Amino acid sequence: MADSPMMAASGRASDSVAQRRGAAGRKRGEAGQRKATIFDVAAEARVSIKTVSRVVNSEPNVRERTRERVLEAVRRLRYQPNAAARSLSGGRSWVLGLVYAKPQEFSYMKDVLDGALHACDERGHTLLLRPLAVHGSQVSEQVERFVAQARVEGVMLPAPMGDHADLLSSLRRMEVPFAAIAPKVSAAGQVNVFCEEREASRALTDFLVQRGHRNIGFIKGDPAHRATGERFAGYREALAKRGIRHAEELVREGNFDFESGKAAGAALLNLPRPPTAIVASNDDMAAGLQLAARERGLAIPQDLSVVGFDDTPLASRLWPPLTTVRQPIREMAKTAAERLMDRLNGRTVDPSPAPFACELVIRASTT
Amino acid sequence: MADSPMMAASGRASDSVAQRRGAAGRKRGEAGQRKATIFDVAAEARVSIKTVSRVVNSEPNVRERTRERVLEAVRRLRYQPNAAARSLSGGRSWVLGLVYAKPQEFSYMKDVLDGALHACDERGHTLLLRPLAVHGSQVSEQVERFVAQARVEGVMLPAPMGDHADLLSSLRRMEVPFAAIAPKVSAAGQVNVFCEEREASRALTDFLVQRGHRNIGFIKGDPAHRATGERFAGYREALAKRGIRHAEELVREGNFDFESGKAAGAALLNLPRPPTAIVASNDDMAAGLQLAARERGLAIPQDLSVVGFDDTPLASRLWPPLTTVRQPIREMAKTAAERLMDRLNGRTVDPSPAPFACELVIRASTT
DNA sequence: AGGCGCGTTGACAACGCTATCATCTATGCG
DNA sequence: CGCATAGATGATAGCGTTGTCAACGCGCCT
Repeated sequence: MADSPMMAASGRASDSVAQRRGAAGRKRGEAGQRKATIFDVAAEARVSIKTVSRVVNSEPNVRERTRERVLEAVRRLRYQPNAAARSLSGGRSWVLGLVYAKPQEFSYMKDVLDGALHACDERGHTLLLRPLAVHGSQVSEQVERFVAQARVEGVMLPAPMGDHADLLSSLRRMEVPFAAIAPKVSAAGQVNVFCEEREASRALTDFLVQRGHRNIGFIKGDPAHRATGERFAGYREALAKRGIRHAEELVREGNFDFESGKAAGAALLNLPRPPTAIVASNDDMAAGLQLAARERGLAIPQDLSVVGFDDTPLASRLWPPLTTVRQPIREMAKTAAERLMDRLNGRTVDPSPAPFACELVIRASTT
Repeated sequence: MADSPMMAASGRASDSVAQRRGAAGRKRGEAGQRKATIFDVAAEARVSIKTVSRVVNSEPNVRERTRERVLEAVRRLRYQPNAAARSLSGGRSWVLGLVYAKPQEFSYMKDVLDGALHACDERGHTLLLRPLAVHGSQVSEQVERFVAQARVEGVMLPAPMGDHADLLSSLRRMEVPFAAIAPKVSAAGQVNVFCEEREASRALTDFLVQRGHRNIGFIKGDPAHRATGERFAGYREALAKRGIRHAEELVREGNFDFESGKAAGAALLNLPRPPTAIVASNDDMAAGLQLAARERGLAIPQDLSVVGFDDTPLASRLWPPLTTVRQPIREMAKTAAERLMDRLNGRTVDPSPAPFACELVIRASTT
């Protein structure tokens, strides 16, 4: 009996396989309980490794009975495909890179990371982070090493990386697709996601006008960010639509950080006819502005209304808590990552989804 | 001439190699400019692939002349070893995992990430992130999948992950070494890094006492964190040393978030004999406390001194800016990662470095 | 009947590297 | 001078997958 030829249809080819390696071929169970490989699963399910591969990768043309047998073996052996082998063989790494500027506003990055990671998880990709010293001269070199070493297939570019010329040209040279979040100019053929910052800014400014303000100051952000231009444009549009004269002296430069907001705020409040409301291009500058106002003994919002952008955790912890605008950063990042993966997988979807809507968050810093 | 036997010492073995693949063996330069492999480098340098491997991995026993020749070829071809192949062959993935709790304080994570990433970069390791829904029941399952799939060799555990029983037992079962940052109980045989939170808390409290405060409140943090116990202990020690009676009613529970700080603060300030100074166990709760004080018309620091912990960005943006304690999180994470990699590389160093010192940051929220 | 096509399955060769072991060379020494 | 010795180098076998192509079985059309 034991020596009889193999008994049924399914017992055909598995033997040579099982011999070569797998449970029998190696010193298994000796000490470390080696991880199961595709050979082990194949032996267990009495099929060839190729069939296991098919099942594991949900490829077509596997009989239902066979598929179940394999899945059962996978479960029993707790088989997890080896990513290295898979990527070496398949020529794909399933790795996305997320490149961000070194000194980075982290409540923004947190959301980007959340969204991107989530998307990657869902689709079996891996996300690798790479902080970059943006002002160094070796940005290209760094990116190229990053991409080459980790075999990065596509790169996520949160603002303001989507406009870094050197970076973009490196990526193009290496033929690595990328997805930019809110770049100033959308790269042709690449994924670009936006949200309606201009509209939000217009709404925010309009809100102020409705509350009776006519003399409204504005603090600009870092010109490297698309947000800076859009937010300012929205402000001007809102004033124009209401027929309010736009006064140059009511607009100050900032760079998105606390100190710059404080300085710009001080300048604005020193004006002979100071504004009764000021739009800061982000929350951090709005916080600086609050400080400048306080130093002048101004009460917020009674003497001065203050608004920011981004709805960072800071906004709700400040006193008074800030009226601001919330962007769906996480969703934008998730969508960007998804489109990027679609591209990578050869799907030819429209790379540019419809812009996302922002949300006005009214709090106590405005009358 | 062309057919003559190879001419010099160095032209010996490279031929069979060059034939098998590399520049000649494949359709190179056709379109996509395939990435250089070890074979290409070997052919270019006229050595075997093994020698290239030796040079690239800084192994001993390579003649200086040869080494230089290889390095030159590497440079010329912009060769980057393929991580997948390397890990498949060598049996090592060079991947560290960083597991963090899903709803996470991000200024902390930012620093941890910074430090860990930096350390990994320096030593050629790769860092993979894994946010975890801590309260879900499938923590083990998630971690196990994470570790198995990415072949994670070691795991970084920022607080409070270092005390998550299920997580730790999973890691132990899989025999994956880990490094915990500020766990409550240090795992035997693993890397554990700490900073002198108790001493810092003592110093902070003592600072208050020196300024004349005798009636000092305390708001505790989330009991899952080591910080909570240490900071409270430091507070009590400082009071005890000064011979100040410890009053139970001056201590309130919090959980590290803004709202809990506000609630605890309100409770404290409603006391018949309210404290003149309050230690909040982190900055976010201190912000909540500030709000509670303000709602009662108390001026800070005149009527109430407020201190926090962590020196988050929030601390310097609040009004008044917060006196707080800065921990060298980045350095702790870097050190933890380094020790972990040392372990992984078989070096037998003491896994527990000396605790790090904290720094008192005096600002305007204290008299 | 013969041939065609399609669904299933398997054998085997990559993929690019590291590890093992053999080979070769120069050197020192009895 | 021969021979052990150690250093330098190479040939080759994996590592665990996926991709290619061939083989097989079976119904269907001429």
